[in-house]
Amino acid sequence: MVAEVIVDIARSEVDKIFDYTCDGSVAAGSRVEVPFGAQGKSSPVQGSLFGKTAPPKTVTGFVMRVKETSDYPAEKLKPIGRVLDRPLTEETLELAAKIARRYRVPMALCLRLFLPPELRAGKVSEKYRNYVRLAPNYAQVEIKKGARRQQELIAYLEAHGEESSAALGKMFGSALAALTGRGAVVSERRRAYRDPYRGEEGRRETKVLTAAQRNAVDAVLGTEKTVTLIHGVTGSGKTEVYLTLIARAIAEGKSAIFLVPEISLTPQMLSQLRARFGSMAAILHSGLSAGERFDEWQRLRDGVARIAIGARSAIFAPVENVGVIVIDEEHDGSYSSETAPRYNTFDVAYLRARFNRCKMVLGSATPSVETYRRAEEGQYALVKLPERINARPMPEVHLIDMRREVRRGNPSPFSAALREGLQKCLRQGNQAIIFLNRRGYSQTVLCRDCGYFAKCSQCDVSLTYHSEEDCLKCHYCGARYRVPQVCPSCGGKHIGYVGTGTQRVVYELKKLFPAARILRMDMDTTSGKEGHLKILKEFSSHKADFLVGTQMVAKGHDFPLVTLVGILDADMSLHFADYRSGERTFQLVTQVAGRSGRAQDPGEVILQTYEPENYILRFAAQYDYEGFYRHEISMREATMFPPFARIVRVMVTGEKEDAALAALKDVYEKLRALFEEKRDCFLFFNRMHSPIKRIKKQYRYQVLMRLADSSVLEEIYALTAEKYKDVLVYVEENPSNLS
DNA sequence: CGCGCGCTCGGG
DNA sequence: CCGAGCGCGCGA
Repeated sequence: MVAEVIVDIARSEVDKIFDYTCDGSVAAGSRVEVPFGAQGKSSPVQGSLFGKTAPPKTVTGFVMRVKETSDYPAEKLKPIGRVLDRPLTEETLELAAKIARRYRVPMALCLRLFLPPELRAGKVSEKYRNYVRLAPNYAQVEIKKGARRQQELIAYLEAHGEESSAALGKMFGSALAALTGRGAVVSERRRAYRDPYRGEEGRRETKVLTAAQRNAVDAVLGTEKTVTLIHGVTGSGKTEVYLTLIARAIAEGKSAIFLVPEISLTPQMLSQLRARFGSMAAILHSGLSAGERFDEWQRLRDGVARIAIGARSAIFAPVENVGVIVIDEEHDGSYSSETAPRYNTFDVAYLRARFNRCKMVLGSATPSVETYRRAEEGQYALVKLPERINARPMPEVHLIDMRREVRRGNPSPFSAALREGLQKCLRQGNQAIIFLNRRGYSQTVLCRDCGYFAKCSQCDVSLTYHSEEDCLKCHYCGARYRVPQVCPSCGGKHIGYVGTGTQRVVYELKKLFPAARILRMDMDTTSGKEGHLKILKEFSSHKADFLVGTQMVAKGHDFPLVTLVGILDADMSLHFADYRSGERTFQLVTQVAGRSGRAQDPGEVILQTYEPENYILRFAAQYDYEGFYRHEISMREATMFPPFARIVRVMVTGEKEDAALAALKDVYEKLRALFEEKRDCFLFFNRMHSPIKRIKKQYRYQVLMRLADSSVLEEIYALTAEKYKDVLVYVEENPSNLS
């Protein structure tokens, strides 16, 4: 037999099938060791003292297919080495091939998506344990009257069924050995899974669905369309709809994939899932240890667990016979990958749904404009959940005109209305969230004499002042700088701080409310993988009155005591040079606003802006998604932006500026020829510096295009496939940020 | 990706 | 003439 092997080297030069001979026991999807590349040369004098042959060089590879014969000359074929395991299924092999073709990346890179990193690193091993249970004839075995311990052990096993020998040894000492010797108990060596949520299973409650939820479930199951979009306002009970669909798939003997943004994988959510599905659910997230993560993956691969829950990468979970795929918070930016392969989670999910002939559900309170349009046009089924579960009203949003505050002589970041609201909140023993999408103390420092402002030497972006460390930080590469006492440019001494960040907000709040307990949550206070959970826990147990934070505070955490949400500087994200900034602002404001209010008190939201007439903010204040969508989609159409066009950016980056420039020139010439030839396909074509000229020492150039007709995409990929020395060239489609 | 090969260049 | 350095192409 012959195995078609892809070697685990992510380089286009070796991105092809290599044939090896093998026996019939090797199956597609296996991970194998194969001899590869220049082999160690044997010493010229065979059999001499120095005649040891160097060990043949081997690499890991993946068996794509097993066939009878090879087209490659038989005498050149080498035999496959050790078979390691079989982590891949027929479906994942096919999927990886599609991703490789679609995004023009080496197959090895795509196959790796389906493997837990621990498997490749070879750092974790499968754990085995001895499990002891009663022998079938244990009642007949004689036990001495005085052997209390042995009797207790038998009673324990009668109650618990089985237990690991290690645990029994601890509890009953030598009694275990005695009983084993008499044949009263038998033990078996089995795969043991490190279980991060041991002891949390149990009560598999099923909630009664409301009529609207029932209707949503029926709509998903009833439509002939693969994809259903559930557009449900915050608190409309979307999660229960997902869980019902997942439970149904499991009951049918199938499996399920449930994707959520990384930040939503809170302990509460996880234990809720564990309570509902027990050990049937495997949770793949960054908070697990390597061993735990590997075992959760293994449980899915073994079919012991059939529900894969996790962030973006969980779409690659090794489950077979998928019954439903759910993507919660569909609009969330974390669903698209920033590194190669730059896959789109939705596209991969759709391929899996088609392969498994199963339903796919997208849910959001603020669907992305592109998704909503597809639903509207009938590509997806659309279900609306416009009511909150207990008909609780949404908090009222007050738009505050900050220009008037300035005219009234209020220089602080807080409007009078917000100050009053916070005061009231404190008085009544409630909590408030203050949202500001900028961390640090001040946006930057500048020289008031000459206008110089501090920039990162590696990234070409302005630096942010951090008061705690009293230093300047680059938010792109993390570099730190000392604050200049005199202007490095003109020698002037008037260094000023402009633009407010979260640190400054906390400082100003403390001045205003000395008695208030304040927590801050942003990238700087949430170091460590569980950092933000700690802060959320502190806040929800009322150890603080105010929570100041960046967009991290916006995601679905429920704080029952929060009755006020303040949004400072709502326009900030509005003015990014990005066609999606309006959409993002709407989503962010809606989400943050949803944090306010509890059962009795609907709460309120204070939205500060310098542009209160802005339509995005007006629609957000009214919770009018439809209105926002109508306006936005007509704007996109008029200006020809996605979904009416496709933005394609070819990035050319490298540490050596001249090499990058030369590569850019070459890429540009080729693309320009295409542009000249097919002008009708292009709405825009230009080359330039990226908005941020340099990040982490890498110079960044780009060719930016907007396509009316994306049939030229293939050619764009083909024209940019060439390799350049010291330069990286890659294509991005509708990139989520254009920095 | 890592290796071996052959070509080139500079030193002796 | 020799050794180090580098670019190229190969791997089944």
